[in-house]
Amino acid sequence: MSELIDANTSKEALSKREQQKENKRLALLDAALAVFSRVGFAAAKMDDVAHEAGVSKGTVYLYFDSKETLFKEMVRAKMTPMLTDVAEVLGHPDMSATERLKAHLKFFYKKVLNSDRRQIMRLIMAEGPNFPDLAEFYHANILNRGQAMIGAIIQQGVASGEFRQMEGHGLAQNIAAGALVAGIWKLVFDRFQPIDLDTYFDTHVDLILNGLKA
Amino acid sequence: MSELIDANTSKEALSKREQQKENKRLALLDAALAVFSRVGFAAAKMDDVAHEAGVSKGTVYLYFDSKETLFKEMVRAKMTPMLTDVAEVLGHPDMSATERLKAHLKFFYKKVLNSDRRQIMRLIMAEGPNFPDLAEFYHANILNRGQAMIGAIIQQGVASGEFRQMEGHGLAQNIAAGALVAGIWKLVFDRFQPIDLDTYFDTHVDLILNGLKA
Amino acid sequence: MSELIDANTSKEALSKREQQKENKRLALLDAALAVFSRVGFAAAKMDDVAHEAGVSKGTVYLYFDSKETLFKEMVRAKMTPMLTDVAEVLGHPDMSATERLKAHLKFFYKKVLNSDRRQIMRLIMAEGPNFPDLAEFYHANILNRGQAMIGAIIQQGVASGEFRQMEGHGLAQNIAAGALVAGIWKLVFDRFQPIDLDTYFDTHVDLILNGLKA
Amino acid sequence: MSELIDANTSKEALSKREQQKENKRLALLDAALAVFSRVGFAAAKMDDVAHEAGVSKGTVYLYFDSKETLFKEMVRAKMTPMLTDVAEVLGHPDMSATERLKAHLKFFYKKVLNSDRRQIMRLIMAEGPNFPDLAEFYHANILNRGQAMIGAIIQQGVASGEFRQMEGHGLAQNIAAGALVAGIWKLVFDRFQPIDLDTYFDTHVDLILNGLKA
DNA sequence: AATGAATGAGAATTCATTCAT
DNA sequence: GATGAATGAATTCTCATTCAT
Repeated sequence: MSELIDANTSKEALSKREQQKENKRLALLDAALAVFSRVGFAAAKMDDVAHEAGVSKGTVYLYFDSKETLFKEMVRAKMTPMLTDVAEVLGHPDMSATERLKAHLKFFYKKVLNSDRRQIMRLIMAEGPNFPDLAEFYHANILNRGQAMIGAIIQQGVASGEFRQMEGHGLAQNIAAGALVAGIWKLVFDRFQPIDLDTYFDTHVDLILNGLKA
Repeated sequence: MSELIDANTSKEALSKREQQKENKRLALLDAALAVFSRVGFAAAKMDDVAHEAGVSKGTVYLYFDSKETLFKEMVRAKMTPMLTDVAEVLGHPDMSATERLKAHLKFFYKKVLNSDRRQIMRLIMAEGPNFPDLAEFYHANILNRGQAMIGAIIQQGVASGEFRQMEGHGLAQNIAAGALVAGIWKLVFDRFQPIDLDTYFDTHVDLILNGLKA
Repeated sequence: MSELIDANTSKEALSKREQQKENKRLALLDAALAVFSRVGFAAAKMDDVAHEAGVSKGTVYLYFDSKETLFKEMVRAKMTPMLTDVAEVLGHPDMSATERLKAHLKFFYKKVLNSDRRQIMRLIMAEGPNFPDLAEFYHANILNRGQAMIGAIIQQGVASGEFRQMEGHGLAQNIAAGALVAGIWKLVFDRFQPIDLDTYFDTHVDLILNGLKA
Repeated sequence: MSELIDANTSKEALSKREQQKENKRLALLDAALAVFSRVGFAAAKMDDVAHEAGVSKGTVYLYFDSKETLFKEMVRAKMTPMLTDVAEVLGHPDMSATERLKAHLKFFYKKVLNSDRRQIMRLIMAEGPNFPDLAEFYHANILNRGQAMIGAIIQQGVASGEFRQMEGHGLAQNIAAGALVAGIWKLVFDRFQPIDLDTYFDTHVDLILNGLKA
């Protein structure tokens, strides 16, 4: 009985202990993102994650079973907000296909490319072959949905006469490709040749929309 | 053709022993590409490289000072053919800009995406932050030249009236982006959703050329 | 019976709180016996002892200073009843030496071999070299007394003409050896070749008494 | 061809390298016996084994996959000579059963109790529950054979009228028990109460043979 | 030149012990 | 008193690198 009450109570307000635990867990995930992004999975040291999170080595293992678990949970945790973001964009059926596509891409540039999340993107590409289930998860939840969304917009555009009919194998990937490349560029080559995401975005949209135009 | 000539020349120029050394060096570089591609730099074992090349662990150190040296030299060595490839394409001033762009991209798909070299591309993205000089080298020698080439074609196209004038920040990247994404996709997501490079290429070219069209 | 009396007495003597403490202490000792028996001293985890006793890790340290202390106190605590048992048997001077020896061995089979206490015996053998003071305690209090007892019975038997005079170096050990081996066998080899303690005991007594017979 | 020659040659005389490797392997097994005997499996440090063998930490892993492997291989290796010893004793069908039994026990005292091998015996008892396959191996190869041997001698003795007929459940164990106890005693309690194996042996044999006598 | 045995620094992981709540 | 989160020393195991053969 009291357990139920406790449970209810805790849903509204976790005990201080639980709060702190959850906060520390989040801090560890942040630290993990930072460290793994910096050096990749294999070269990352659990000790560094611990220091980055301000705890001791052993503490990391109170929250995550192993380095691999930490990595996977971090990636998943950091991906999840993307999913809700994606859902958020899905609305706006009153816009034209052109506007919707532009809005989508804008959203991606803002939410993903301009934040820590682009690191996740790069990690997936870098470590994907070593962590197939993460790659699969990313594909199923992010890429697939992205493709579906773009596909739907194209269909709307074709129906409304905004876009021409295109065969389509790899169309969604080609539409989004510029954004991906921007993200990678920022992380790898920006120091040698910086790009400005805003004007880069304009070019991207201009090129693609023109390419799709009927 | 030129390869044969080079080979013959070197056979005469190099003593048998020197030839064997050079062959073993090349075998080690191939082995290194295979192993580093498979698991990344940090997780790769020198022992695996040795085995893959059919020599013993100690032998690797007769040819390369350290794991890092091996990695860097391998990446540079495997990049170099791209440079000569690139140079080869530069000719053909008799083609239209449209044809040239198509030819360029085709060439990239064939030579890079459809070969081991796409691994190099991925390695640069994965390990770039840990090996800034490699990233810089790649940028200076591959990306920069690619951008220049594309830029030149665009100019030609604009001059000839084939292409419209576009502002251009990130234009080259956006034009090439589809190819990059194809390469990464093949390496990371192909098992979940295979893409056919030939039709993907058609979509890519179709979209881009239409996007550029005046 | 005497246990109940003791218990009642102590219930009056000790406050409720003190009782609870004492009960928890006993529960911890039981848990410690179980865990240490299962995996030995070094491999045992304080956490497992805590769980086995139904308390948290920290609580164990409220009762015992360290893992080593817990181990030693547990062994001593679990040995003590053997001492009182031994004392109990010492009586019965009206029996023949033959009967007394048989009774003694019977008692040992019942009280030690057929209970958790055989684990103590094995722990002493396994950990003795690492805990010399425990080994010494065991030797002084159990083995020495056992030898004395057996020696006394032999003397009685020789005096009464039941037993022959034997030189005696290691006689007591040889008389008791079968029982020790039975205990170890039960713990280590029983799953490969089970022994039945009752008939084993008969063989043991038969062989020894015949061996001693005048 | 040369391989065959090499193989033949090496059977007679291993290459120096191979010799040294084999020697080091044996040294490591000796070191392992020493260390594991001293502190048991769980408390033993690979580092100590390495030092005891005069090599570095990493070297141990060139010869044995893990601590567990080292332990098991050591126990098996150290057991094997017992097997051949046992086989050696089996002969002598011209002796009386009494003489044979005495010879057997003598042999066991000399070969096992009076050497490092008694440590193996204790390790099996101490670690058996944690390493069931070792316990099984010991049971199948040492204990079982010992029982069979003793059983055969008893039969011979009964047939010849030297021994009485005994029911026999646990007879072999009871006959050998004194020797086992002697071994354990030497390792655990000798410092508190030393025993002299020679006179202890006499008592053992005297008691048992008298116990078996018709 | 080639080998592969040996080294030892380094990293993941465990767990006895402490201590704030 | 009790809890269980946190610590960090200690240990197993790995692997780049060296070096005797």
